[in-house]
Formats: sequence, C-alpha cells, structure tokens
Amino acid sequence: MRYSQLLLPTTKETPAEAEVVSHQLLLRGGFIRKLTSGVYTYLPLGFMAIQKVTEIVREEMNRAGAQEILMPMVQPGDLWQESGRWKKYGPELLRFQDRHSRDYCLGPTHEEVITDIARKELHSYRQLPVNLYQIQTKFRDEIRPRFGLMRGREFIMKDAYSFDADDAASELSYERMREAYYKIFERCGLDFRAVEADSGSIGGSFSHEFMVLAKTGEDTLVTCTACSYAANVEKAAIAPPEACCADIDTLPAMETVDTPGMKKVERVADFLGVSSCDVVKTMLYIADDQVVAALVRGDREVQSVKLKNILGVADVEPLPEEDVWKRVQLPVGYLGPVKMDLTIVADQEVMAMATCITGANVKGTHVKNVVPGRDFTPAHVGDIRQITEEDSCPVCRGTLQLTEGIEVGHIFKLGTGYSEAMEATYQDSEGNEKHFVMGCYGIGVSRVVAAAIEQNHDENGIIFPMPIAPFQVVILNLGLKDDAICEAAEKLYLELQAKGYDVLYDDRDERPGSKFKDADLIGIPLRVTIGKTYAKSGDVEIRHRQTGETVTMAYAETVAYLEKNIDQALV
RNA sequence: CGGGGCGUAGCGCAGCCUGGUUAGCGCGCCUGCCUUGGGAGCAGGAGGUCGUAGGUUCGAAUCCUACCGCCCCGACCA
Repeated sequence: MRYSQLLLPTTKETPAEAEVVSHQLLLRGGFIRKLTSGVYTYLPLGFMAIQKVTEIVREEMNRAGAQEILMPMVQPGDLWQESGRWKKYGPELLRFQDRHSRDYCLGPTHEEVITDIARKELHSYRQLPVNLYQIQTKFRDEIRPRFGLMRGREFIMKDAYSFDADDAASELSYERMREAYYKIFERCGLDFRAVEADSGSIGGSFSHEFMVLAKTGEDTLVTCTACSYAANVEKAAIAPPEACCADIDTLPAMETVDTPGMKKVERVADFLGVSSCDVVKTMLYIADDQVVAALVRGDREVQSVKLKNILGVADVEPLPEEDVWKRVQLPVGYLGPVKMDLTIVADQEVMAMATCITGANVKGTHVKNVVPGRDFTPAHVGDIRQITEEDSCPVCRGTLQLTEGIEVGHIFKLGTGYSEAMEATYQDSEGNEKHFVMGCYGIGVSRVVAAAIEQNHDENGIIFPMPIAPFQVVILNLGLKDDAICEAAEKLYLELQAKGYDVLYDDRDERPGSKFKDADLIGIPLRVTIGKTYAKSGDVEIRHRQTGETVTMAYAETVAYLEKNIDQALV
C-alpha cells in the first residue's frame, strides 16, 4: 500500500476523551474513529489489524474442526422469551420493535439462535459432535462503555457453540477449544494466562478465561511464580488452614470489653494489644434480598463472588452502611456473630482460630475469647475471602503474584440449560430423545487488538507483534527528489508485495521527521529507510520497532533479510 | 441510576467569574518561498449557527432555565 493513497489520519496530539493507552494510540494512529459512545468505525489500518486477528482465529477454529457460519444480528424476542433470558438479561440487551410492534433485540450473544438452528437441523447422534462459530459484530448496551475498543457497546466477537451427545463428549469439545485458544493467543504474540473463572450469567458448570497480562486490565488474577497455576481472584481457591488443635474445654469463657468509638478492626486490635488477625470482621451483604453476615479474619477481605457461590444465590452486594440500622437494627462497627439472628457465612480460616475478638452487637462493645463453633455456629463455612500474595499456591505451595489482566477469551461448559429450555434434542442410538450437551466459546476480536497494544507499546507508540501488525514492514523513502532513491524504494516495495508481504510504502512528500514519527506510532515491526545513506553508499537501514536495533546493509541483501525476519516472527 | 466535569474552527485549548468592537491561540489544512535523517522556518489564506431551544437585557460565547451529547468515578458486567 502506498501511504500517499491510504486514509491514515495520524495526530500529534492525544484526544482528550482517551484515558487508556490503547485508546489513545488507536486514535492517534488513525486506526479508529468514534461514531457515538462505545461505537467505533475501523479505518483502514484498524480494520487490517482486526483482519489479522480474525484470520488467525479462523485458521485455528477450522483446524479444531469447527465450521464457520454467520448468524443474524437482529433476533426475535420470542426466542429470548423461550430461553427465559428476555426477562433475565436486563437493560444490556437492546430491545426494539418492528413496524408490527413485534419484539426484537440486537444480539449480545447467540445461544438462542444457535440452539434454534440445532433443534431444527440436528436430529441424530450420528451428526454429532458439531461445533459452529461465527465472527460477527455484537451489541451490548453497556452501562458505561469506556477505554475505546476495550469495552465498547458494539464490538467484534468470535463465538462458537458445540453440541454433543453427552457430558464426556462435551468435555472433549471443550478441551479441543481450550487447545485451540492456546494456539490462537500464542500465534497473536500475546503474553496471556488461562485461568479458572466464575461462569457468570451465561451459566454452566465451569469455565476458563483467557487473560492478556497488562496493567490496565479490568480483572485481577493470581498466578503462581513456580508452576502454571493461574486463576481469577473471584475464584482462586485458598487451601484450608490447619485446624485448631486447642482443646475447647480448656479455652476461657467469653468476656465483654468496652471499646468506645472503635469501629475499625485496626483500632480495636491496637486498643486491646493484639493484631488484626486475632479479630474477626463481620460484614453484611444483601443476598437476593436477604441480609447475611460474612465472617473473615480482621486482616482479610471478603470476596463477594465466592460468597455468592457458597450461598447459591444470584446476586450478592454489600449492605450500605447507612442502611444497616434500618434493615437489621445492629450497630455498624460492633457487629459480631454471637447471638446473631442472620444467616452467617464464615471463612474457613475463622473456624480455625482458637479464640477471636468480635463485635458484641452493642455500640461501643466487643467480645473477647469468642470460640468459633462453641460461641456461634455459622450456617455455611467455606472459602469466602480474597486471596493475597501472602497465600501460597494451592497446587504447588509456591509464591503467588497478583496481576491485572484483560479478558480476551472465555470458554464455558453450558450443559443442557439451553437445550432443555428450548427443547433441542436428538435421538441416540437406542432411539431415545436426548438434550444436546452444549459448550460456548468466545473471543473478543476487537478487544484482542486493544489488549495487544496495552501490552506492547512505548512512549513513541504501538509495537505490534508481527502476526497481527497491519503491515509487516514499512519502507521510508527519504529522497523523493532523487531518482536513484525513488527507483530503489519502488523496486523494493513491488518485490516485497509480489512475495505476498504486507508492506506500507511511505512515498509521501513529508519531511523525514514526520515519517519516522508516524512509522513508530503505528507500530510496524520492521522499518526500511532508503535515503541519503543509499545515495552515498548504496546501503539501506533496517530498524526493528521492538528492540530499536538498527542494521545497515547493502540494498541487494534487503529482501532476504526481511523475508527471514518476517517469517521467523510468524509462528 | 447516583456523584463530578466538559461542550467555542478538523484536533487541543483560552475567553465566560465581572455581558459591550471584527470571538482568539497552538497543531492541522490551502498557496508560495525555503528546507529535507526524528513531527522545520517565513509570508499569505480558508475555515465558527460559541451543543440545542427558550428566557433576562438596549446588547449574550459570557447571566438564568430546560433539553441533548460526551468524558470521569461508583454501582453493574462476557
């Protein structure tokens, strides 16, 4: 592509609306332009990057035996009524009516449509397994779109759905996708981890998230520095502590102490001359409209997703401090499990404490020598606290690290939830009607591009990994008035193009400085400069965007050098 | 939805508090000269319903009201 003919509007200044680096660089580099909140146009360069990613996704999906289809973005409300999600999905689902006042929505995901296809077209176990995927634009009316392509309302997604005869077969489909996902993100040149995740509202037994490691990630994950363990903190399992060995009969009785004005754990601990980990913190949550008390050690934090899962409720949120008295007539800051009337969920660590200090449910008063199990009995005991770097790896006992991550892929085992709701069945070898066992597998294609930039950039701009770079090499012609230079640049451009490489030829009538700056900004991995060095000695310079390494070589060697370097970088 | 902020040339902003010529500046754009290895210089030029509607006033970018849009924080979320 000749730069002079390419719509590539780069800017020197950063648009005010962009907060994160990927958004800033995508705008400055002329990759995208915003149409309205959370909705973007992909300009040529942006679309090229998208296409690089989709091509990799397509190849690996096909290799894994999936078949590409394209479903409608407009979906009838009836289908969503049937699955039960018309009510459940909430305002994120953009609904509208046609001229006949019939309900429709824009597809935020396609379980309903694909299940409808399956029940109409798949009838026999002989047809299974089937895995269908599409690469398509989704719309989710996010409460707050932000960060450019990272969390748009409209975005490009690859979603795949597997249909199997039974759990064992579904497991195999899931495994195949997991392997395909590893290949896809490896081929994209990304530093990522697959983590066990909470399966969220889509439902299903378990799921893995694929997270690109980058500081601006919206999720926190925990990784082991010694082994390959990685998990979302929402799910990261904490090994049970060693049980308390004290003989309950020898422990002292409870004792009430005055702690006026001491609402915070640290103050209570200081006042009583103990440390935070001798105190038990009682936090109130609303679990599906019912108030529950969650108990963790004073130096720990409650992980509300874990709490939600252990309670088996749909939703858990903290009870706002100002509502506490209204709802349960208890004094904030002096809460405790002893003689408490609420459902109590205790962290396993709390139960391992010999004695602890808790609030007395009376203003300005705490209780000492509280023995979990003797002085109060929780309805649930389990792992409900947030994991920390002080914890050890649940697999190998190694040291853990907390990292931010961007979720670029999520694979779910769905089971028979949708096939049952929508009566999608096949006949097995004995003639029995059976529900399909399903799986679903998503990749945020546009988000992959943003995540790649979050992970790979410097103060000068983007540093694209070769496999997803819109161009693999850029040729800078710095001697537009010099026939020899123009001829050499032109010839190199045509030759590389003929060999099938993606090459940008900067033939603009611009000063060298602008060309260098633009080349850096848009992140092309290899840059060839043909200018006065060439005029003098017939040499050109090749610079690697990532390392900054520059090599000077005879013009004649250039093609071979570039070929070698590009091919090497394409796994 | 709650809290905060912003809307003035393609982009980034000043002017508004304290109303009063022709609404400015930087970048970008056009023309010419000059320059050509890290976003040059000089000269000339084009480009504005000051988000929209209403109000106050002799007079509104500026004050008031409503609405619209966008951004940030929170809640929420594959």
